[in-house]
Amino acid sequence: MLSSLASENQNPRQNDILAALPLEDYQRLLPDLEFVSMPLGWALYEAGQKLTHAYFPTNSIVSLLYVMENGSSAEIAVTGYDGLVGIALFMGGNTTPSRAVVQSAGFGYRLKASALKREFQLGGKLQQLALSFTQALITQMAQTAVCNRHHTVDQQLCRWLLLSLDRLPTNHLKMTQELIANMLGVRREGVTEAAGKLQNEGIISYSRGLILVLDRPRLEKRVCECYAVVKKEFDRLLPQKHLHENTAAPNLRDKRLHMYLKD
Amino acid sequence: MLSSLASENQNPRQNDILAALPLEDYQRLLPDLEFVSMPLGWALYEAGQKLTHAYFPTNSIVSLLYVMENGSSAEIAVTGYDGLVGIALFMGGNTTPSRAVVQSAGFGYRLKASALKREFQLGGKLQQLALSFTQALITQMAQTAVCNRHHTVDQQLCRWLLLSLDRLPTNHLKMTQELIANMLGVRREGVTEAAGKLQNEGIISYSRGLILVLDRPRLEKRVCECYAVVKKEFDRLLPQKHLHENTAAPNLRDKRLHMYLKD
DNA sequence: ATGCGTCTGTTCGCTACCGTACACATGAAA
DNA sequence: TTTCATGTGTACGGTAGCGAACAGACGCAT
Repeated sequence: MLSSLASENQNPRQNDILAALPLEDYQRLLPDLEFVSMPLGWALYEAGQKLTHAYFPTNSIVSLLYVMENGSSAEIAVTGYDGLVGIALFMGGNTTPSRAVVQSAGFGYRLKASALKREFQLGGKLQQLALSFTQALITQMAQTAVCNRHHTVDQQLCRWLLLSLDRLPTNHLKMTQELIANMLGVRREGVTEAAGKLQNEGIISYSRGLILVLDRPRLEKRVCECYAVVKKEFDRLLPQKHLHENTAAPNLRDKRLHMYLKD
Repeated sequence: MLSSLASENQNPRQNDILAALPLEDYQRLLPDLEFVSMPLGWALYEAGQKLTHAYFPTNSIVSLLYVMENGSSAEIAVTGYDGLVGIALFMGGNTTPSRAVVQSAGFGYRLKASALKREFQLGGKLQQLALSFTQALITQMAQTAVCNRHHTVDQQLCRWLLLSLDRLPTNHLKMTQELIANMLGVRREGVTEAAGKLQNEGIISYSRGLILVLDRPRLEKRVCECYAVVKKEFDRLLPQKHLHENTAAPNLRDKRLHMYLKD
């Protein structure tokens, strides 16, 4: 069972960054790419800890989050098949003050720090992709800061659900309200209340750590502008992800066509 | 008067990035560096607008801020002599969804987009500096997001004052409460109240757009952890700024020696 | 099936911040 | 000197979210 799961997921080009590489560059990296299982809750790296690998998720989702001295936390960005985890490696710092935690279990590939740096230094397509992705990530962080300041928990929950959904092949999330609360940096009760409203309106269905999104368009109507800003910027900066459609999971591609803007 | 002001400020190496360049790289850029006055409120670029130049502030401060659909805004990062404005140029996007506004008037140098990109592509010191600076900026944004979520206006005001102070040669800021409120994304009255407390305790002195910081150590005792995290990360990622101390304004250098951590 | 841990729902007072409104102070311009 | 724009102080009800406490609901394990 696990082996079939693993084998059907064993294609590095399910990750957009890897998928957008020219064949030559891709094949140069291939020997260094290591398939890894990414279980829920696994910390790819801790705050201040030196990074050993960069991770390229395929069907998993990774949250970048800050944990404060008093224990409260907040997610600052989220990455999935559309990006990579470990930008500090090529940005020059080797560490960051944030943690990276698997938010949705799945698989991915990882690359040793040295291999990533080597390829980045060549100044080719990987460099360009990595930098573009980083800029998109910056937009996401900035928008998170603004969203934290000005928007309600209700709106932020919608944003969070949509951002997660965009990185999954299905319409269900395995995620307790407690965990969502940690991500959003709010109380668990606040999430319960916000999720309750969505449930009452038939937009989602919630049950013990499993969220089913029943009506995505209505979710998109409720979300604040932050979602669209981030989404647009990712699409603008990383259009390359469409280049190798044949090699990537089709169910992930479909999702891109979905209308996501208000009115 | 203006001419004397201008001439005493006309040294590109007052900017840390430019100061840290090897002589050869620096001289290659020099012909393309244009001295510019940066008056209060000037928008270096608007959201979504294509960047024409990168700016290297010397004694001015620039805020990166988001303006939302409903007009409310929030600062996501601040840059001065320690960095540059226009990272989207070398990150590959050419535009960002944020605005860059001069928060404290002064001077700086600017470089045409093409010249910056050319130098960046060489993969030399400028590339390394630009990327390190960008990572420090990312830390600042992330910390802003967290601070917006978890900390009080009082604490955020302290953080904001210290971050600004670090980028100025003096202990006074020319800045109305209204403007600070826009940066922090809170009401003007909230700033009045927070500033009033600081004033009552003799930490600052406030008068019609002019803030005098009388007791910086006490300010540092009141600030949340966010300030130290950002400061440490800038110092860690950009130690190069000390390399050319001889060529930079000494009053700016002194400030670095100031203790800035709690207890 | 019974018990127990995990997850979700609900309540209650509390506080920081909001929106609004207005009064006062300051300094520059007429 | 008076006027006026700009900046600052204060007050008041309203509310979103907090902290704490607890009740029920589900599903797994014994």
